[in-house]
Amino acid sequence: MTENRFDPSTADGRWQSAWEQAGTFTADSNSDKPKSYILEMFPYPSGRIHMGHVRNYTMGDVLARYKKMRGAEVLHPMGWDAFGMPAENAAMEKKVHPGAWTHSNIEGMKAQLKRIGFALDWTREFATCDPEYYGHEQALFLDMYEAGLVYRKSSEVNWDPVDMTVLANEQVIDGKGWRSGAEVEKRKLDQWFLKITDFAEDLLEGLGNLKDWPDKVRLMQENWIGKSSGLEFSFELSNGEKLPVYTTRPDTIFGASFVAVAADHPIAKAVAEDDPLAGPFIEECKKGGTTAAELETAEKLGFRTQLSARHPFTGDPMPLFIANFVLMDYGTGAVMGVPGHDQRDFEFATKYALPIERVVAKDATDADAPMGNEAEAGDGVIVNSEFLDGMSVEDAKAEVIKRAEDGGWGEGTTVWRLRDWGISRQRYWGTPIPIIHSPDHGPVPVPRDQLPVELPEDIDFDTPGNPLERHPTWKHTTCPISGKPALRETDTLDTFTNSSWYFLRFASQPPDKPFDAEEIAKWMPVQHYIGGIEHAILHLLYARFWTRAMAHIGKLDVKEPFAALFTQGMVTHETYSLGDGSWLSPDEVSKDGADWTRIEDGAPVTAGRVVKMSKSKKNVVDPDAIIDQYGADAVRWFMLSDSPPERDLPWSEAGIEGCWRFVQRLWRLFDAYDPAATGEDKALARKAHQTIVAVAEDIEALSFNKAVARLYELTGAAEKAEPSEARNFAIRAILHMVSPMMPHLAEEAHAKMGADGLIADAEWPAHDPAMLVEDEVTIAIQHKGKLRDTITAPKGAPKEDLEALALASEKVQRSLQGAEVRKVIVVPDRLVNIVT
RNA sequence: GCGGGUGUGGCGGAAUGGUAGACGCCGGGGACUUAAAAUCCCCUGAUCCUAUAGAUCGUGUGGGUUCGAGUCCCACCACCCGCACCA
Repeated sequence: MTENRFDPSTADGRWQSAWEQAGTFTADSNSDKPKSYILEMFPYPSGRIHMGHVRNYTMGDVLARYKKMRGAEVLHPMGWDAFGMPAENAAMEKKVHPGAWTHSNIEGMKAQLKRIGFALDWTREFATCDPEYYGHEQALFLDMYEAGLVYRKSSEVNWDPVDMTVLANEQVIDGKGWRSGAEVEKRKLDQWFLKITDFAEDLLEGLGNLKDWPDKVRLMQENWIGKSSGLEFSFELSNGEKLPVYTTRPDTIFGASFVAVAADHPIAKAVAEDDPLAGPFIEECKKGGTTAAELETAEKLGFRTQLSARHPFTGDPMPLFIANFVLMDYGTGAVMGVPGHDQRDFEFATKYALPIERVVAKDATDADAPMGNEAEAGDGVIVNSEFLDGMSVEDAKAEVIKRAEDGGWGEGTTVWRLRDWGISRQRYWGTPIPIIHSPDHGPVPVPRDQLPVELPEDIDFDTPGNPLERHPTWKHTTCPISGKPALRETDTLDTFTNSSWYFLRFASQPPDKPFDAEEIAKWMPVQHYIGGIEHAILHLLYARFWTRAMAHIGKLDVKEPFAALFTQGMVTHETYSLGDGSWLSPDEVSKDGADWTRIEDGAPVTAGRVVKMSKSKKNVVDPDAIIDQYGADAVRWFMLSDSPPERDLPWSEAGIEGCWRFVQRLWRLFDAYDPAATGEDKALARKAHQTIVAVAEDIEALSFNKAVARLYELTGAAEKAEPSEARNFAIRAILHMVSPMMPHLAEEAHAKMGADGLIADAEWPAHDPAMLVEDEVTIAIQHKGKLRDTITAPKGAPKEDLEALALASEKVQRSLQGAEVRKVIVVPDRLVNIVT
């Protein structure tokens, strides 16, 4: 029996070599075939491929192989998002150079990917840390610089006062530096920004054309861009100055009871010069991190200044506060506080005992209804507001804007939540920003013929801070204009810039420029882009912006980079812990009956929640170990089975065992293929034809779990059937349909059946439309809304016949018990519902 | 805090407003075998029951619309993702 088993340990490598030698998956830009660009988000080379990668790339691989079977010229490339903080952390901890660490990780991970048999075009591989790649990126940066899309301004960073270094948000834990434990401060630095806000309207409108993106992602981007219309006007302050504020709720202006400015607002600074108590409050606001989540969950604090603002309609004075929840980056950095109808203002007013007045009510008669324990932000009728009384919220907004514009003290404006993209990072392992700071000419672009500006190799991480800043010679250069000594920019680019155009470089990689627009046009947009939901906003928005920016400056004839987007779920695993709360890895434990124990000493183990695989919880399974045991195809099949691809997939030992059994079941079925078999099997033939259509639909919808279920069903039916021509047809159909999912098994069986060539080059099986139609259907019969019986009827039977058949049913009569039939609802080919 | 999502047997899940639980896993029983592995067959939501039949309940919770709701509407609960320097 041993020779009748599929042995992946020899077969996998053999077919992987065969594909490589034949160049099966090398994409030809000049092919006449219709093009299909399938792309999965490229990985960060963290060290090892994990199951999340395997799932992501298996989905893309099935699509790529399927499209090829459907006659497309497929581009399915792979590369490395190779810049980033982990390499610097490794450098600090293990004393390895970030580049050496990264390249060694790439080598290992590439070998891992190759073992899984992905249909990738490795001839186009690159890493973003290759000077060739980041040199082209520097050229694109300068293009944008020259087009006025880059500028410099002061912006806040997290500053660790002990390590004297800038911290990423993830390095700030509970407001403290992750290494030093020191309380983090906000500090302002001059940084480079890209004008993504110039494209805000276009990025928003473009979402409407992205029909094949998940609704949720479009909605998230829409909210992130955050277009809002409102009123910008100035309060007259008691010291005679004007204070511009922006509000989206001008209709509630009569409910305003205070005015507040951000801690870094010029007025706050001015107040601090006169009021000795204001300074410490502003300093207090600088403590803690810079993230939105931290700012918004922090307790709302304010400082009451001696100034007041004059209400534009009533003339009443309102106190002016400096408040920690007002953001300098949004609107004008100052707000009017309407506690009755804004939750943040409500909490603030409650804390500082400010009036909370109702100016919106359900109904005009509810004008005096008391306010509850929270703000009422909903729709209603305006009350207690003089000339606005009785108006709807919408009409009142328009009326206030009109009066402000007529009176010349304010105007209706559009404000965006989206902020310009800060791209400066005070780090070594990134793309050097190709700018020279000249003493005479300020920032000057590095001349094109001096690109790439390469990172120096001889650096160290022995002291905190940016090694580029500390390097003895690297930053010293000359001004391209005056020739006088000048300093290089020592900040590097945000790694999101690297991933904002890598898909263009995959499609076209001339040596002398970033990409060739004509060649790009052959492949772009990406037909299917697959990756994690965690990239729903930032990466995808930046890539959409970058593509537009390239088109804007005439480098590209593409606007939207990704025609269809798919966001896959995570791979999860049960967790195991000892009594002391320490985590154990899956291979340290075993199950005895219902109980888990540690293999080493039999200590009792608690099996806990199923969560995302992570090193910290030790619930990781290494793809290499699984492939050693079961081969690539069983792992690929597991990745596609059961869970819908957009949801989480729980890894289990039992599950992979089941996949392994199915691999062997298929092998035996293929072995039972008998070219000499004759005879009919109408039912099996029909099922095979139906499955061919359904599986194709499922793959195109990325519903791999459904395709898998249908293949199980057809396999079961073919196994049970007697040899016949129909059975042979079904077996060949199954072989071809599983070939994108289990390519090694399929090639091996294909060859064993004596077929020529590679199944990777084969076509998707054809179906006969006449074989798809059933001639009998099962009809459900309901009474009192419950199923009482089912009957079989010819497809398309008239309603009267179905009604008669239903009423004739013995079970139905028993349920009716002679009750009067008041109504019969008949849905043809579906059901009969009897109402009594 | 704000924005987005998810919730169906022991588990993963299926189901154009029309037979809830397809398909897989786990579990139980049986066949084959000296035995084991492998393989094959049958059963498998809960409760009741006069038990090859039948009844009731059941898709996170509470309401509603409908002849009919997992699916549509309203309110709530739990968990997950993102929040601009993680990638």
